[in-house]
Amino acid sequence: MARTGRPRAFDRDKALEAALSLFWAQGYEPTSLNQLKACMGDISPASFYAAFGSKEALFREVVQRYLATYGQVMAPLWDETLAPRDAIEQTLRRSARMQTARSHPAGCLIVLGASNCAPQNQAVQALLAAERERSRKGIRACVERAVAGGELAASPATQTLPALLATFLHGMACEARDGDGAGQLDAAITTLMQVWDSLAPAPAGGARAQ
Amino acid sequence: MARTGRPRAFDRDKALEAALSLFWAQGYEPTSLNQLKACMGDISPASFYAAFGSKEALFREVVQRYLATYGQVMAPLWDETLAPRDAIEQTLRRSARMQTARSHPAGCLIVLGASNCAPQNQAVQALLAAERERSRKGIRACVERAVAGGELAASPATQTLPALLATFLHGMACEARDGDGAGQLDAAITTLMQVWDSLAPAPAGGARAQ
DNA sequence: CCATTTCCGGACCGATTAGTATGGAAACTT
DNA sequence: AAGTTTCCATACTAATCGGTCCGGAAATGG
Repeated sequence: MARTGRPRAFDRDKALEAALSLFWAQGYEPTSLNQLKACMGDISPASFYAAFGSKEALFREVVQRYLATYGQVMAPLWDETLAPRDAIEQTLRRSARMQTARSHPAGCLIVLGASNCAPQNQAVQALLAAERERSRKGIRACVERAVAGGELAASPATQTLPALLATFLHGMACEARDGDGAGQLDAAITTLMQVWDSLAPAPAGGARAQ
Repeated sequence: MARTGRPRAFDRDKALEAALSLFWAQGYEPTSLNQLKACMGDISPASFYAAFGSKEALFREVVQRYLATYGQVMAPLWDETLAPRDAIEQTLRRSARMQTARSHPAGCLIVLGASNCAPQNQAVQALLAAERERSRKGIRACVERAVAGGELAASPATQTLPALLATFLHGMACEARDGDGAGQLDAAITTLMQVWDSLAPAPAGGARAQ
């Protein structure tokens, strides 16, 4: 059942990767089909629509690819073999390093990719918002797992931890895009994790950071 | 020297406020002149350009207005009569409350207003980036003032504090837009401020939060 | 009342938007 | 080599983009 007929002249995978870079750098709306076609190897409109369907369909595919590759820095959140604290810390550190790497646009596609949207593209905005919500859920699950495992006290302060961590995580996208380096964010993460340690359930000597 | 001739039929100030709301909700690029003219009172293109010059000029004026009103939640950062810690805390809390108020679009115009920009509108993006940088400088100044005043130890961890606070501050825009309430952010701020307290220069009994 | 000044409704500009239709050429299978 | 299938260059659509221009109307100052 091998496909017959003339094969397409461009590498669909490379084209998708190029589109990912462009969407990542500019966001969904300001990226025009002309720019996309140009960066994908000067492909024609006909080729574009045959291969990807529409601008929105391409973007959805790009997001999937992003999640499957760069977005995997968040994987520790759902890795229950990790201690909750390690899962959170790894997620933050890997996100910081990934978002500030110079081999691709800075910041996070999920946070920045469709933050300016006309009403007609609300569906695209919702797609990314849902993904951000998934991250928040992951963080919350880690915290709850830590409470259940006795690693965090079930205090009111502990309940605020997910929002604090999620706000910081999403804020990194802004800082990375504005030019913050990995080192700076990494150091901030170290300091932030003190909060986690301070919420441990008073074991014996009292966990005092720094 | 009173101005003569037919006076304009719309309220320039109200129109500016309407434009502010629209730009705030959608961002710079996706907001079209047609939408603007409509929300500003169905004014004509001629009236628009006579009164505001161009879309970009209007946006710059909108940003100035935002900074002079809503943006004043950040004023404590530059108020040297406040204790540094109070300045930071007030800025965070007032930002959280402002960005989640239901009387206007959620989030922060400075963070979200031009995050998706085509290359030709880089100037607009730079305008907001400069303003964000100003906030970071304000935070840094507060921390340095606290160190100079002996309220914070001059430790390496203290040096990471500005980045941590700025990342959280900017992250609130994302969380507010995604529907987080003022209460949730406010609680997170309380927990975050523990970090500040933990960096005090070991006075006597040791400041232990919670 | 008149002259001046300004405003504004509407037509219009070229450029760009996302997306289509067509028809010939290329590469595959048999 | 024949026949089939798919790809792609080009021309094109309708709509919208930010912005301009003109000419009549309205309100003012003298």
